[in-house]
Amino acid sequence: MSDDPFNLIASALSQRDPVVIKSERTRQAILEAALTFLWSRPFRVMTVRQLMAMTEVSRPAFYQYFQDLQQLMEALLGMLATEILAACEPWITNTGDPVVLVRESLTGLVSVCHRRGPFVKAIADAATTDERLERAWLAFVQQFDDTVDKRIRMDQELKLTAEFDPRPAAHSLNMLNAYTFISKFGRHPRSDPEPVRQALIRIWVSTLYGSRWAESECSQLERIR
Amino acid sequence: MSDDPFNLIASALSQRDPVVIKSERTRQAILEAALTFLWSRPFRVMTVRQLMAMTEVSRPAFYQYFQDLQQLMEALLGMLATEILAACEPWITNTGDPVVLVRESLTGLVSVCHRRGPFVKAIADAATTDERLERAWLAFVQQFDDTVDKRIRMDQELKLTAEFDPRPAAHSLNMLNAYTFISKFGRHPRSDPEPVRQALIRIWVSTLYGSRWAESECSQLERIR
DNA sequence: TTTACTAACTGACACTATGTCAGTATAATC
DNA sequence: GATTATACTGACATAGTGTCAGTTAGTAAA
Repeated sequence: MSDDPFNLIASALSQRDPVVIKSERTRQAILEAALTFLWSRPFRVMTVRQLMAMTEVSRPAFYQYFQDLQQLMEALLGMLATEILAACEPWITNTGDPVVLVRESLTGLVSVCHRRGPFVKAIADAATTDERLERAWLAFVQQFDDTVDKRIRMDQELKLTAEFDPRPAAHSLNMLNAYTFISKFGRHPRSDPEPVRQALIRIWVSTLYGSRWAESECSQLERIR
Repeated sequence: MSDDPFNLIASALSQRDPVVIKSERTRQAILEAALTFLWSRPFRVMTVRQLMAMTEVSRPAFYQYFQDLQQLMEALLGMLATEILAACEPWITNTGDPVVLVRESLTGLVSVCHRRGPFVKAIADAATTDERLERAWLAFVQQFDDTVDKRIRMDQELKLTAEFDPRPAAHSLNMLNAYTFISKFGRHPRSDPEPVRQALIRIWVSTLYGSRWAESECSQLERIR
C-alpha cells in the first residue's frame, strides 16, 4: 500500500457517530483495517467477518462500534470530506482572478482524489447499498453544489461569467468531478492524474469563464495585460 | 407507473445472454417484473424471492433464465443501451453545424434518460455490486468515450474545436451526463428535464465549441451569417 | 489480597438470502 | 399409450447478518 492512507484517521476524531464508544483503540483498529482492505479490494467483497479477521477482536465486537458496514463507510466519508473540502478552499473563499483560483482548486482536488481514489470509489459504491449512506453521500455532494452555485452567482454579478441558471450547472460540474475521479482513480492501476486535471480545468473554465482562458496555463489577468 | 417502461422488452430480443432459454414467455415475465419493481424501488431491496413473487412461477425458476440478479440487470442494460445510443445519433453520424447536432443529441439523450431514469440508476447501482456487471457498464460508457473522442478529433481537424487531448475530456463529459441523469432522474420525484438539458448543452458546447455559442438556442452558422 | 463492579468482548443462535439439485408434472412425439 | 424432453419446484446446503446472554479483563474500594 502507498499514499499513507492511515493519516486519514487522525483527522477523523472530530467526526464521530452518536453510538457509545467503548475503546478508541479498537475503533481505530477497525477503521485502519477497513482502509487497508479497501485500498486494494472493492467494497462489495468486504464482510464484517473478513474485516474483523484483520483485527485482534471478534466479529461481534464490530457491532459495538458501528451499526453496519455502511455506517463505517459513513465515518470514512467524514474523514475524506474534510480533506477534500480543504483542497477546494482557494476558489471557494479567495478573491482574485477566478480562472487562477479554479485552476488551483481543481489541481488540489485532483491530487487528493488521486491519493484517496480507491476510498472515494468504495464510499460511492457503498452509498448505493444503503439508504442512510446514500443520503449522507448526497448531502456531501450537495455541499459542493451550494458552494459552486454561490460562487457562480458572485461571478455573474461581477460580469465574469455569463448569465445562466447556476444550480443545475453547479450540480453537473460536481458530478463530473466526482465520477471522473471514481472511474479514473478508483481502481488499480490508477490513471495518470495530469491528463485528468487538464480535462477538468478545460471543462470548468470553458463553461464558467469562456474557452479563451482554458487554452493554456496562463490566466485571464495575464492575458489582459 | 408511467412512461410505458414495458416497450423496452420488445427491443431486447436481439440482445440475449448465452444461457439456454427455456420459455421466452417466462423470461419476459421476469423482465417485466423487474421493470415494475425497479420503477419505484431501488435495486438494493430487490431480491429473487420478491421478484419471482410478482410472477406466476417459483423462485428457483429464476435461475433457469439468469445466473443472478446482476445478469438480469445486464439484460436491462442491453435494452437501454440500444435506446440511448439511438438518441445520440445526430451528433455522432450526421454532418453539418456541430453545435446544432450536439444540441439535438443532448436533447434526445435527456429525454430518454428522463423517461428511463429509475432504470438507469438501478443499473448503475447494481454495477457496483458485481464485477461482471461493472465491466459491462464500463464497456457501455467506453462506447460513448470512443464515439465522442472520434467526433472531437474530427472537429479539431476541421478547426471547429480547439486543440486538446480529446480522450480524457470525452470520458469526463460522458460521466457528466450519466451521473447527472442518475442523480436527477433516478429517484422519484424526478427533476424537471429542461434545466438539466440546458446545463448540459451549456457545458458541452462551451467546452467543445467555445462559450460564444452556448448562450442561446441559435447555432454557430446562424450567428456567422 | 480479596471483593465488587464495570467496560469490553465473545460463542452461539435465529434469521434471511443465495444458488443448487434431485425429482415431478406437463406437453410433445412416435 | 409409451417415451422423451421441457419447464418447473420442494427442499437443502451455505454464507452473511445482527443480537444476546454470558464470560473475561481491568479497576477501585475494603
